[in-house]
Amino acid sequence: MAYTVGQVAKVAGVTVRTLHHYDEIGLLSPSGRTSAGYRRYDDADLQRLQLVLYYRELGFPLEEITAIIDDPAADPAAHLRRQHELLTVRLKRLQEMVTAIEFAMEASKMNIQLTPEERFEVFGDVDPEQHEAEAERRWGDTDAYRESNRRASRYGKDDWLRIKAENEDWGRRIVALMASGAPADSPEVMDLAEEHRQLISRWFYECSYEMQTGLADMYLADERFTAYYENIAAGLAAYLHEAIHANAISRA
Amino acid sequence: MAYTVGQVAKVAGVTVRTLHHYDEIGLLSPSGRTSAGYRRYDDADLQRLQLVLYYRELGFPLEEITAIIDDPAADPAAHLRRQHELLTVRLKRLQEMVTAIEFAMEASKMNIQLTPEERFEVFGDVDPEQHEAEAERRWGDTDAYRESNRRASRYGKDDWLRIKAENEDWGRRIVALMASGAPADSPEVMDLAEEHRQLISRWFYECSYEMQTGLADMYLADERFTAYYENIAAGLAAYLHEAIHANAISRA
DNA sequence: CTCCTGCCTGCCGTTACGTGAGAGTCAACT
DNA sequence: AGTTGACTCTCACGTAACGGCAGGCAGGAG
Repeated sequence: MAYTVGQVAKVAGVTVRTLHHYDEIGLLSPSGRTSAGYRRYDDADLQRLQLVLYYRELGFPLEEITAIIDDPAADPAAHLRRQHELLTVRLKRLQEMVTAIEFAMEASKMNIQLTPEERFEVFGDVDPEQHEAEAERRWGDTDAYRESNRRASRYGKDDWLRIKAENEDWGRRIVALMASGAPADSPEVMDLAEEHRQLISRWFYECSYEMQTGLADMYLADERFTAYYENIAAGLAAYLHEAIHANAISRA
Repeated sequence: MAYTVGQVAKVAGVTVRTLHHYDEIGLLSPSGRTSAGYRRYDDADLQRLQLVLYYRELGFPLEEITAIIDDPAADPAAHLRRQHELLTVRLKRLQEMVTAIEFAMEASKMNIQLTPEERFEVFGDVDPEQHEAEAERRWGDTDAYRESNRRASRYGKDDWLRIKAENEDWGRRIVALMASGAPADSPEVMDLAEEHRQLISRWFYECSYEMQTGLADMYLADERFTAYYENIAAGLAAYLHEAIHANAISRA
């Protein structure tokens, strides 16, 4: 069977230009042309294209793909291993960034000031030599920084009042429950943990159970977040932490 | 305080060329120049650069960063939320790819033939209309495909003999244990599960406990892998599955 | 005065294509 | 047969975010 560029493009989910490009660089030249100069692809070409797209999706540069496919002595398994490593690294990096961004969102929600160090935390590869005490102070909290942070919360006034009200209402109820001696894994407290999650989801960002337990851990691990809750009521940070975990487990 | 390009580049971990570029496109122009035309950056410039690098690391294009930073009405929280979504999507995609590549590695290790559909599995966004039954058959297993698959395992002959020997030895021992009635979570069997993991790590790819339990699940979920083990001994797939999980838990 | 290092501006190169421009081709419909 | 509309061809420049080099000043040390 023979196919035109357009047909190949459609079935493979790429553009015609992409096929032209692959022809130009010799990565995938059609096996023939019509008398009018139209490219004709056959099944073997499609096979090769499939391979090309496979490696491309895995993040190999086209030049390398050419080498991999054309060199019969090349070791595909070794490439897979290498690519696996690369992917794993990228995955880890992305995970860190997601965590960092969640941290930033939560902090801005609570109006907690991030240190410049933390704002740089998202960069995994901070050269320690470049970040000596002297250099760090340069990134300190100037007016410009504080202002940009103040802007970080930009709901309408009414929104903020509602958020505050809902939040305080929630706070009163959980403090009351804690004072009454209700265990953190009792249904009522777990309901409030669930409400905590939904409050975040509604006003700030979609918060899964996994993310919420991450936040709960952070409430204990980071003293500034601990202080925020301890300030409301002594022991609340740990209490909420336990309730969130219990709730997440029971809903799983 | 004023800094030269070189100093800024050093402390911020970027190249001088990058700063030139940011100046060119108006993303970050130094607040002044010396009489000789040298760029002079002050603390406010550094603040801005920090912000730029922050957003850059989060994957924003430079043009968008310019807009975000320069527009005082822009909502940083909204940007963070949006970026969080983007990151989450990319993360999920990467995770799928890692899984797919592990699947491919495991398959090539066992000399199991992947269907062309599975090889395309790594592409998350297959348009169903593009992949009708007719189109799918086009990607069928031709000679070229099978040959490329045969090449997928390229150890030296001696290596393969050793791998095979080790593998068969391991197989004999676990079959013997199973036949003796040893429970899958007994120490000896778990030791063999551990050996299974180290065998993979030594010959194929670094295999964590998490990955190994993933493989174990696959041994039950995918009938071709199940068949591979059931072929060795009836019940071995489930037995190994349990042993791997037990071992992973006990080592955690 | 010379040397070395740092800085300047231009400008071409890179990756994997996107996006036309201008012209020829194919199949169908009138 | 003519025309239309969809498809194809080959240039060839544009994109993002810089890398890297050339050729030429600037500034401080010896």
